[in-house]
Formats: sequence, structure tokens, C-alpha cells
Amino acid sequence: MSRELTDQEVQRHQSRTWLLENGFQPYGYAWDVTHQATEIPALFDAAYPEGTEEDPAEARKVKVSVAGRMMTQRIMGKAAFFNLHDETGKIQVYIRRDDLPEGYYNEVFKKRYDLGDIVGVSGFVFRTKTGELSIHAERLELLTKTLRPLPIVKETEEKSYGGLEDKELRYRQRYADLAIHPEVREVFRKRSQLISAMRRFLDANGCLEVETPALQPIYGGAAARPFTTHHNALDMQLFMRISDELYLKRLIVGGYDRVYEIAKNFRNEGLSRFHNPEFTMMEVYVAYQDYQWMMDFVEQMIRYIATELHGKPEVKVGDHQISFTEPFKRVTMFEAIAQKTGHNLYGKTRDEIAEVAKQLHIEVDASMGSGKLIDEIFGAYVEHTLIQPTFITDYPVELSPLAKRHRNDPNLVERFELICNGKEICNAFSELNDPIDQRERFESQTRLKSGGDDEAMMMDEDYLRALELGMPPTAGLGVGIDRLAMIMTNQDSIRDVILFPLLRPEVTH
RNA sequence: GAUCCCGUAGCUCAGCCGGUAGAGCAACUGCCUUUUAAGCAGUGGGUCACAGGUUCGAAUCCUGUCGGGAUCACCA
Repeated sequence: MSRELTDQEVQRHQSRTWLLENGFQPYGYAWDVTHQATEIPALFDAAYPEGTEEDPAEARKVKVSVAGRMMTQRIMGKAAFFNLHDETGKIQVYIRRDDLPEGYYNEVFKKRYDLGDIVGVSGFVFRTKTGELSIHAERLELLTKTLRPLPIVKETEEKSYGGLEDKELRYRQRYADLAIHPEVREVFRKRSQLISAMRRFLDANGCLEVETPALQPIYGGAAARPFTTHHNALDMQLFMRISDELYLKRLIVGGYDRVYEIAKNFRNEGLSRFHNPEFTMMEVYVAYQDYQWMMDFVEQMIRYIATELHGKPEVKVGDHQISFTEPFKRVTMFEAIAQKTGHNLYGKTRDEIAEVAKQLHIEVDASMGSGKLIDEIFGAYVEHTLIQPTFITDYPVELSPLAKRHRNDPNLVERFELICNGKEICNAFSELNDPIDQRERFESQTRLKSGGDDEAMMMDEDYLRALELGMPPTAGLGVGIDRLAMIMTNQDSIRDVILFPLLRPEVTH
């Protein structure tokens, strides 16, 4: 594939060739980085206590060596300034013709360096006339020649200019987005910190991190359509996991009392600002506990994570200040619906509930059971109104084929979801460990499947065999990491918390 | 999958009641040894997403395609 180069690219290619032909390495091997940009002010302040900064005898004593991209430059004849951006921030560099080897400033720096190039600088730290802390370069080396122009961001105190606004380019060329937008790098740094905080919390609570198959012969653990693939050597159909739930519970049967996995799940469904076909889910299973215990556990975990990320158990999301401080509200699904719609559906028959749904302008068709209807009403009238973290508890049994029946009502299960900023971020239940009940639930799922519900679960005989060996009472929890990351980083699209979101293939004309 | 909006220079955008493309930054050539959106003088750069149609003439109007965004539906 060949492509017409733009004039700026042609010039950069020519510079690369010139450098090679004149004994300069356009792609260096290493640079001894002693400091990062944001460390330099403190270093300088420590070296020059009040009043000693102006003393000429004291000058040139703070030596640093840094590396990064040259992002803006101001050339003034025989001297120049540029801003060097590294992972942590930026620092201004001052270079003078007479400090560099003969000819380097005019022939190499001025003619062959371009914005975006990665350079190494070493020298001493000083303060310019206008007060900006800068590095007076004693050595300057080109470490990586860029062959394409990088969008340059210029900024004043109040405003920044340029940058990449095109969402498509930012997602497709995330490297460019990250390279020029420190705030985007910060979002993904926060995501990483979120996951490591979660891991610390789980580890500290005696949970064992495990790995289970992503390629599964039988998929299960959620209601979703899978991706299908094929193993050649075994000539076998495999599914990309939609959940790791059934494997983790096998490990509980095996005698590990607390296990968790941070897993990529794959669901063959539509894309939206809340859905990416592959997404990250943390699931944890704790033996000898129930969903009430799990509510306390997840509440502590979320509070811990928020505090680790923001220094306090609060976060601003859009126009809302969300607090994880107080005990989270706990409301049953029926109470929540009654509060928002005025209809108490508890104990009502399927047809009575369908009548209410119609009054509430929800499309009802004959295949919808009472559980489905209740879920629809909840989705339409309640979920988006729950901004502060709220536990919704006690779901209809037909929505939850892997959850244990409620101890006080066999039509319900002991399940909760944590809703925050109008979206579900956790789902948990007391795990069903009666193999006979589980078999019946699978069978009713199988009937749904043959009735055309392609999201219904498959019968999993091996999982039933495991339950027949005895699984202790267990509480299980799933946390949507991407959704949680959206809240913790104040992003309103899942694509802004996934480094490389799925897009249609790029077409080149 | 449905509806609406968007696609113009490397980047950000203007032009869109039809007359053959513009600005700022970036680039190039000069001048300038403490600038900071550096400045001053000059120069180049576009199959206006793609393909058709209407028209004497289309970036502009119409149709289709591709890509993206938003909303809706299913799901976390």
C-alpha cells in the first residue's frame, strides 16, 4: 500500500535521511533520565532556599537530565526555547548556539528537529527573566525522529488551542490522543489505580486471585449472546466467555473459600456509550456468607477505592456530587417501584402486573413473564433516578437462574444490584447451591432457549455435578469495572475508559 | 437494527440562500542569544469522506455508500 506523503511528511523523511548521512542517529538507543518534569520545581526550591537564587556563585548547581517530546518552540536567532513534555508534565528548555557543538544548533536543531520529536536534554535548572523554571541545556540529543506531524496543543492560562477533537481519530489513534492530552493519560492512570486498589482490598480480605478459561465449551453465568470460535486441533466449537461465574463457583466446591478474578468478558451485542463487546468484570465468591454480608463488603470496597483515588469517599460525576460515605441506601425492588410509580406489585399476578405496565406505557407482549415485566418497569421508572449509590434487593426468581431463593419468599431470590449515577455497577446474590433446584432452573432456561430466546442459558451438566459434590453457602458479586471507572473518572462514554474501543475497520480510499 | 447530526489543509474551524476554497496554529525562506499562543517580513499546501444525479456551473442542492457521534431498543 502506498500513500502520497504530505509536504510536512516529505520534509521529515528528508530530515531522517540527512541525519543518517551526516552521522547523527535519528533513533537513539538510550538516554539517562535522572528526573521527570514535575519533580524539578521541588528540586530547585530545595537547592535554593529563600534569597540564594540570585547569587552567581550558586548558579548551575542543579543538574538534571530529562527526555520527552518537543511540543512547542520559540526560536530567536542564536537561542531558543521549547517545551519538553514527559509522562508527568512539561518543563521549558533553553538552548543557546554557543553551548552546543559547532554547527549543531544551526544545521541540526534548527533545520532537522520537528515538533513532536523525542529528545533528551541535560543541563542545569534556572529561572528565566519572566520567572519560568527552565533547563539550560548543556547537551541536546534527538532520540526519535517523528515522520508524521503530531497535533500540537498550545495553551495560555485560561485556554488551550489545537489538540485532537475528532472522537473517531482519538479512538482509532489512541497513541496520538494520549501523546498530546495529559488529561486522557490521567483517566487511564486512574483506571489502573482503581483496579490495583480493588485488588489490594480483595487480597487484604483473604481472597485468592485465580484465572479461569476465556475459551469455554459451554458458556454461562449471564444472559447474553456469545462470540463463537473454533479450535482446529480438537475440531471443536468454543465460546468466548460471557462470564466466569460458573468456573469460580467450581473453585468454591474445590475448597477455596474466597476466590476472585478480574476478567475480560465478551458479549455479542450492540455497542453504545455503556457497552463495548469486550469489557472487564471483577467477580468474587465468598463461602459461608450471604448477600447481606456481601452488601457490606462491596460498600466497604467501593468506599476504599474512591478514597484511594480521590483522597475522600466522594466523586463529582457530571452535575452530581456522589458520596460513598454514608451507608448506602437499601431498597427492595418492589419498594423502589412503588416509590417511583405508586404501584405496589408485590404479590400481584402476572396479568395484574402486565396491566400496570400498560398503564405505565411499557410495551407488553405475551411472552413476557412477571419477572421480565417488573424488570422493564424498574428500568423505565427507577434505575435512572438513582444517582447516589443504592442497593436494590430481592429480585424475581425468573430473572436470576443462578441465585438462591429468598429465605422468606420462594418467588424472589436473594440478590442485589448496586445502582450509581443511574446505572448498575454491581450485581450479587446468595448463590444457588441446591443442585436439584439449579437443574430445574437450567431446564426452564433451556425451554426459553428452544422458544427462541437466544440469550437464555445452556444446560451445564459438569457444573451440576460440581454442585452435587456440595458447594457451601456462598455469596457472589460481579462488578463492572468499566462502569465503575466511568464514575470514578467522570467520563460519560465507556469508550473514554477503554484504551482501544471496538470500531468498524478503517477504510482507506 | 431505527432516527437525527457530522465528515473542508497535518490540527482547530469558517465558507453551505449554487459561480470553482479561506483563517489561526503547524510547515518552508529570511531577521532575531531569557521567549512562553514569542515577534516581524515573505512563501507553499486541499480529488471539500466516497460514488452517482440535477445544473452552463456543485464544498454548497438531491440520492446512495462508507466512517463517526447522539438518542432509542437488548445487555453490564
